[in-house]
Amino acid sequence: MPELPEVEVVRRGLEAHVTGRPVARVEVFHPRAIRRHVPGAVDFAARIAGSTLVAARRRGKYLWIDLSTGEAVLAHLGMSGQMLVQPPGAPDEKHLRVRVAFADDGPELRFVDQRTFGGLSVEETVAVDGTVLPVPVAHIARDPMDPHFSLDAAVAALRRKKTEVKRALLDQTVVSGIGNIYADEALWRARLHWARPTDKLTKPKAAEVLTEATTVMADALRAGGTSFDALYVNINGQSGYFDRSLNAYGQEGEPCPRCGRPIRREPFMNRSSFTCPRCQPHPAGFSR
DNA sequence: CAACCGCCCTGGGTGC
DNA sequence: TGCACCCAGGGCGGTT
Repeated sequence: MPELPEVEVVRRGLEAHVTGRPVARVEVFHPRAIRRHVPGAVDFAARIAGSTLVAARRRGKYLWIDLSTGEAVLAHLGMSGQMLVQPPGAPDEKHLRVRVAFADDGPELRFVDQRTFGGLSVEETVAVDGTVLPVPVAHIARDPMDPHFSLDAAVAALRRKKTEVKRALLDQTVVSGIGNIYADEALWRARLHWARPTDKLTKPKAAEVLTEATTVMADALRAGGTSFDALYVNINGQSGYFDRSLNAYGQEGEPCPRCGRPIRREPFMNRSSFTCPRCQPHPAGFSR
């Protein structure tokens, strides 16, 4: 389940292994993988072939590669997307969706995605607030790893919302990069229940939960950032952090690391939220 | 306009 | 053993 830290690991791998290289050929094996590229597979391939990959960039969970043409290959990994760097001739993966072969005959870039929630597209770019972004990313807020990220701006955006705090944390126009896992971890660290109304959070409390989200993602990046080698750019949906250090997410019935009460699981937007019943009590009037 | 809901998709896991 | 069902997840389009 790639969230910001996992996507950043992939970005670093792409930066190291495919930037600066001239593309010879692009093959699309599944139309759904490029469904966001409206002109279709032939156009998708033609826009990339012959160009050189210039840089690998990221905002939140979006990842893109700048092309020498001025356009960008935009990628979202969804929940099962992988970017692999494989030698030409290596057996095709079962869920191989797109292959990018290079004119230098070096390793190929492969987009592999079992569940096809992810996908690729070629996009024009636009400058927003001094940063050049693919058009579909233009409306996404800066993420906490962004050098220009403003905590004050994120606090204000969060408190402007009239909704539950977890919904706001997952809203990529408030702050980007936070998914279900890191939202639950940040809320646990800040001792906030997910249903607390954003417009009643004090500024310090809003800043605390956002700061905790930043910290937990930085910890995860440190733990996961060492897990790829030269031929395996992807993190396989897992990081060392994911296995080891979660305090709340997925820990139903396990003792809260702070107080020992069993972590509870509650339905949230057709999925789950994990909280400590003592550290993260229900807000007044909560019923569900 | 902002909030919110349902849907997209697949395979691993579970219960009968 | 096999089958039906549940569940995971982010983003987007449609509705309220």
